[in-house]
Amino acid sequence: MPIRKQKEFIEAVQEAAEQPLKQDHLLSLVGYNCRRAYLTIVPLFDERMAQYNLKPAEFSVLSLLKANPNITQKRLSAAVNVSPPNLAIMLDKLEQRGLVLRQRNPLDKRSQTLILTEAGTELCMQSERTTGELEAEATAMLTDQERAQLLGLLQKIFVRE
Amino acid sequence: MPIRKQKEFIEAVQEAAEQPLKQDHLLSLVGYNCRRAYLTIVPLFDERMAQYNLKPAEFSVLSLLKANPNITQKRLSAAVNVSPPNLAIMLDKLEQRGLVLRQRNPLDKRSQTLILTEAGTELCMQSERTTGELEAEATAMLTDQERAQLLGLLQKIFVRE
DNA sequence: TATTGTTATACTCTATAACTATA
DNA sequence: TATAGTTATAGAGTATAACAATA
Repeated sequence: MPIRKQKEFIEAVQEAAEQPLKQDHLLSLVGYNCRRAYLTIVPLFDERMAQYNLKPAEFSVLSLLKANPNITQKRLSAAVNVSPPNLAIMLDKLEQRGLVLRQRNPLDKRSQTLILTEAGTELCMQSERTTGELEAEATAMLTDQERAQLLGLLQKIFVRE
Repeated sequence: MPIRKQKEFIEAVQEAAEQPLKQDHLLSLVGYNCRRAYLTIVPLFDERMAQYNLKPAEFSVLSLLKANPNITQKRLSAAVNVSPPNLAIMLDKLEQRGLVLRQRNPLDKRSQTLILTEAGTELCMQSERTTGELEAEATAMLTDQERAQLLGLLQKIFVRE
């Protein structure tokens, strides 16, 4: 590299090191911002939910089954965005842990209906309490009104009519 | 199963099949809503950005390098939430494609500074235009004011002071 | 001794194809 | 023939440990 270019390069590197990070375009994208916000909440989720040995997707399944007893795996699969093969494996584990019960659907023996066991219901109630608390902490910088507004705006994006 | 229980079960399954899905608790969680909104935008991103052969993380890197020429891998790694080992591999690919240039930092030869090549800059400009368009479509149900509000609320969650 | 970046590797998550049993 | 669920497997994404070069 010629000396003149070299000098310019050093100055540019120095300049770059001193500048705060610019990310105007990325910060204008809803998708990027959703991901960033999600990624700040997840570690707290993992930390607080470790006591129940529940991952985010597993918690979603339990919460959905508590609110919708006897739904089929098909509907559950669509609701939690977990493909049937992966859901089957997750349900195997939850069933082995005695949290979930699979029953043949008497109205259509191809499908299976799902309910929480008593232990599953209890664990779900505890973990819903914990998620409520952890969420409140993770979004403590928002007023109740802002938080409600945020939920409403996000749901406009993904709730189907 | 006794006949009486069996009859109750069939009724419960029928009832469940007719009910709309209840997901009150999940919909009250910011983290869950962020993820759901993100997951509705990503497929459109993948579809529109396939022409550039850019994944979300790769696009973030290009956009950040365009706005912050000559920053180090260390800072970039922190900014895009990609661990140094994984960033190294991603940069190998981007460098092989002639989009990015790595240079030893003359001020500290442990680190490397990064800039976009001319081709990288051009691809970044095109893809930023595309992301802008795709985002507008994915969030077309929001008014401009709502969209700005949403970005502001999300950033309150993850922007560090 | 600490830091930047790399290599190798493993683990989790997600996606796909082929199979079964029912309809 | 089509559908619900399963099995097996592969791929993408992410995380960790150990190393080389430099400070």
